[in-house]
Amino acid sequence: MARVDAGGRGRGSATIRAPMSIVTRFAPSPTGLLHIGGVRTALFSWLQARRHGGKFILRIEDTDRERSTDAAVRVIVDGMHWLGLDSDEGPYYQTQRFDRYRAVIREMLAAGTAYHCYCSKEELEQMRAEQTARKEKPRYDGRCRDRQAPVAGVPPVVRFRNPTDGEVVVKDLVHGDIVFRNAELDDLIIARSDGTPTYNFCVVVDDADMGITHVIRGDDHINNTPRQMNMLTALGHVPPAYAHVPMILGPDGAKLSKRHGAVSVLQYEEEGYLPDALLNYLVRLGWSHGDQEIFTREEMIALFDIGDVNKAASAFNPEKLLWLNQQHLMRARPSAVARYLKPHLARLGLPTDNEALIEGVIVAQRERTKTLKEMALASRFFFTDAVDYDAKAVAKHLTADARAMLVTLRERLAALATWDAPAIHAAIETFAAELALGLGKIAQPLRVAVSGGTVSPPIDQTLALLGRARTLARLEPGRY
RNA sequence: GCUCCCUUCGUCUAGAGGCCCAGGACAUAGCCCUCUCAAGGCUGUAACACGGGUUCGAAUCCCGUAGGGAGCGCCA
Repeated sequence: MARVDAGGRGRGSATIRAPMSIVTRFAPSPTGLLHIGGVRTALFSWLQARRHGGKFILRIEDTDRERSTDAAVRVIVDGMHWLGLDSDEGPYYQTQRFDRYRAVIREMLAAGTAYHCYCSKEELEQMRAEQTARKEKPRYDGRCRDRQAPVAGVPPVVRFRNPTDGEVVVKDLVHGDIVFRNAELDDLIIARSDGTPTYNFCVVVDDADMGITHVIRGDDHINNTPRQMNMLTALGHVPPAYAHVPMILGPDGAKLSKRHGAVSVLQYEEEGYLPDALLNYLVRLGWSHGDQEIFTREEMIALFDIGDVNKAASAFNPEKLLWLNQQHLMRARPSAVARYLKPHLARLGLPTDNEALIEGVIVAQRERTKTLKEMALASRFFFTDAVDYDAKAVAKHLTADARAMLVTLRERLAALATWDAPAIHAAIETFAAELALGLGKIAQPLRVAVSGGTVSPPIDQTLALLGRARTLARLEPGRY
């Protein structure tokens, strides 16, 4: 396991920053909706910054104007906000920095670290085809490297002049040293023939300008890293520290896709997950702290270190997420949960103004529901008198005998001196003893009459929360 | 094809040579608790990819093999 210390220092050429302080960034491209894979990368970057009192920057990499969408940008911004992954700077948009990229390209052209290439796409395609036929790695052969004169009428692309000898060592915080021979690297295009800069180049300029000290990204970028480091070096910068984190697989072990996992992160809000639970689940994918499974946000910040992240990809396990969500539901302060439950109540058309009732419901329901959506659904009868009576439950539990029994029980409840769970419990127990019935014979009919179904929190707690007036109203004969 | 990365229970992981005939968690099976559903408790099934080394001793170090993955774009 790599234990390299954070030595990278970005010497921003546009802005000057405190050299020893950590700066990380999350740089998604808005070509698809932000999903949990991206969120975990964001989380790791955010944690690394927060842990070390550094800065976290959000940067939208939208240089692919064809495929970038506003909807995707919105999901990134809204998703990060929902999750509480606040950034200290940004969001920056690469499309707003084109002038800067062009300026750097001009510098490189002048310095000779970049050059014009007039090869046509067809020509390049043919070159690659020949190389593939020879079982070689397809790569640009550098035929325009030393070209002196432009080709009339052909708008050139700009290529980076990659060193041909020696090697590049990526001191990766999670993988350890990774060595690449420069001979394996070809001259990549940094500006298209229409003048727009390409991804690998923009990243380099931005990371340098923004003073990024730790680049934390998916390990699908490992192969881009040596060239980015070469460009950074060519521009006179010291490359930052890199940490390539493994990807997240679907539950079936295959690449994350729609249907499982690769849905918008906002989908998890809709399904009733707590931000902290999702973050807790995600942080444990590739990272651990002994046997601890449950982490508060504060604990994650205090304990996380990018150097402790695993190298192997991990599969997304929805069941464990569900379990963790409930664990957080049970541990969080009810007032904190209330904030997130309200939207779900509202979606069901239920009132959200009774804070005391909402918090009571949370306490009563949290150990029997795994999501907020489920909790809201199971708690409808607390908020509305329009109770849905389950026909099967009514038929089974509200028999003639039971109905008669409830009439008497209603009187007992009406006569109670105090209306709280212990008093209600005592009354029901006494009543059951008198009738020589098991508690279940009383509780189930009562539960169906009051909630409409066979499942609810303990009956005494349920009635206490519902209140005397509503309880008695629901026990009115003919009501159910 | 070439380059690079990865490999402990079904899944997430602990494990930095003896504490490991491998621990925890989810899931799963059984039991307990019990007014429903849960939550909780206890118990069980279940893994070091394979082969060689090194060593008194290897899940841990080295070398191979196999299997997965990524990249090789005027995509990011």
